[in-house]
Amino acid sequence: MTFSKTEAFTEKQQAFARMAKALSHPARIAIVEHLLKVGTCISGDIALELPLARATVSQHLQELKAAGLIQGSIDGQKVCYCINNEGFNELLEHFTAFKTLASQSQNCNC
Amino acid sequence: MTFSKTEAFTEKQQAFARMAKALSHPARIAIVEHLLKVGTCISGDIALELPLARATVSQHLQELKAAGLIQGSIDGQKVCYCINNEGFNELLEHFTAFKTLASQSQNCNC
DNA sequence: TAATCATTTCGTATGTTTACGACATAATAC
DNA sequence: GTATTATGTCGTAAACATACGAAATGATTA
Repeated sequence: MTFSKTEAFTEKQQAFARMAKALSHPARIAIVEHLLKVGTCISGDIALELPLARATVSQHLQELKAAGLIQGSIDGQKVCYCINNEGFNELLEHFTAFKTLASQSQNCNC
Repeated sequence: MTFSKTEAFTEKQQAFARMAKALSHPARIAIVEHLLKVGTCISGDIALELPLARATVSQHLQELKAAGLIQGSIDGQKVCYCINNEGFNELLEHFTAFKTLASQSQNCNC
């Protein structure tokens, strides 16, 4: 988070920001979309889908995993990734809260 | 986006990533929440709400504005900020798309 | 006109992200 | 056992993010 005063904000705001950060790169958006579409788990085939080196894709996968959005389990010498429903739903909840606030908010009077 | 191969992804993925990036810091989440709650526009009072220097808050406001999530209009010597509905709705649409994909996706078989 | 106030921009120190090739590790295959 | 394959980790260069005080800008007030 780069020298940020994270501790000064609520735990909820921090959690939301962490998940948003995980989605702040198009490659990671692409990975999540791919996993959502394919449904069944996929390993390093993800790297073939993306115009990035394997090492870079691995890095992105670790970030998504650290944020709790995906999970990986070992299957022989391959690793099988899929959406982590718990974390993914938490993300959607943050947005639902945003949506609710938005629906209640008055119009801008600038 | 830090030396990233953004151009290799779809425009939609890039747009989503840009907005997620704008929300990737708790201070910016706090600002958006505040604007959603207060509804009526607020200027540098935002700085009073946050444990950050005015210059830093201004920086965060510029980022949210650049991402199209908020807008500011000059009111005398103050600046009145509020949610940019067009951009904000675009953000919500990205998430609705995610939600739709998630509801159609098969279970993980890892 | 000068003083004051609200806000932004500038300069900058420090830490983080992104990307890649090269190496390490661990499982299967021969 | 040795080779092959799939992933992950390490080291690192270049770019970006965060924070702040100080200076700049622009509007109101005295």
